[in-house]
Amino acid sequence: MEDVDSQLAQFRDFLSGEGLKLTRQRQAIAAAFYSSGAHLSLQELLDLAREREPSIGYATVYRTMRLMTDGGLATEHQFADGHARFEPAEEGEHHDHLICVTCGHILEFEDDKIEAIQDTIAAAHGMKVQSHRHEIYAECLRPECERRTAKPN
Amino acid sequence: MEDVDSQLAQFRDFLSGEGLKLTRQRQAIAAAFYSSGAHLSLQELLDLAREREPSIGYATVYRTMRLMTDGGLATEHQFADGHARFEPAEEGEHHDHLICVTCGHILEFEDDKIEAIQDTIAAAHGMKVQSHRHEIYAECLRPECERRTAKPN
DNA sequence: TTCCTTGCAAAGGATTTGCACACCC
DNA sequence: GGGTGTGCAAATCCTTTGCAAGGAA
Repeated sequence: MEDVDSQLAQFRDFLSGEGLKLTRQRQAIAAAFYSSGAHLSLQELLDLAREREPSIGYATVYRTMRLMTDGGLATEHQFADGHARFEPAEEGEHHDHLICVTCGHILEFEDDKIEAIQDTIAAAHGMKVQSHRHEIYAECLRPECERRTAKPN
Repeated sequence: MEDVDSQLAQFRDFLSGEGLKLTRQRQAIAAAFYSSGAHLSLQELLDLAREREPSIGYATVYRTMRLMTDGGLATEHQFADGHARFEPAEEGEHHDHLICVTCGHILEFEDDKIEAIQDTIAAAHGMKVQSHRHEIYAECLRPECERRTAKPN
């Protein structure tokens, strides 16, 4: 886990390495993306980025996140809520997600045994694992969770 | 695994039990659904159903599959291709999916060890598993697969 | 006859893209 | 200055719904 500043520096290096420009919009979006530890949707990123650059449009967030995803700086996930969510990609790191069905909070987990079993299952069918998606939807039993339940809708 | 006729009979029983009508359209859709062993999308179900009842509309397939899903006769999945796919639901049965990235063919798998580990992971976070989604995307190494690759697009 | 069903077409909701203008480098 | 980047609006893509006409029971 790196600090936000070095992540932003990485983003700038990525842009200049690709001959792309560092605009106010891209800075605002990247700052929002790296500052929040959460798995944000495009709309949430837009809302956060607008706190710094009010005129930013949805399409710019969309294109910036695509840029980062293609460039390997971000990873995109489609959870059960049906829209894309992004998280910073970390070199050589892999994890899956544990999602609270009550408050929507997303935790990460990693389990070597599961990974190994997946390889075995695929091999049994003459296949080689390329990627996978594994999400556990669970109910949080702790009281803190219930409090977070208070949603607008 | 039951034969198609008894599955269709189950569907008819379900309809009459709910006070719903058995229309030509519903018969055609259910027949298409149960006859194909695959995980079909709404469009694919529509195409198949139209072979029997050419005038069927997309909305009817949508509503029929919703009916079956709500009634517990079908299960809906959202795989990486982004649209809903359906499979017959079997009593008390659970499985996950192994998907070939080359031809898109979907196999089913089930692993008690993985299920158990999931419970452990959730418990470690004070959570109780409610459901999960686990898809393995793999490359088929057998030549038969490549042949199936010849897609229209 | 009664109400459930259907097909069409339009509404949603999220994601993508075209285009003229704005702005980094 | 030149070519990239942006914002808006419109186009997609799939899903969902409203409504008048059709059809099972």
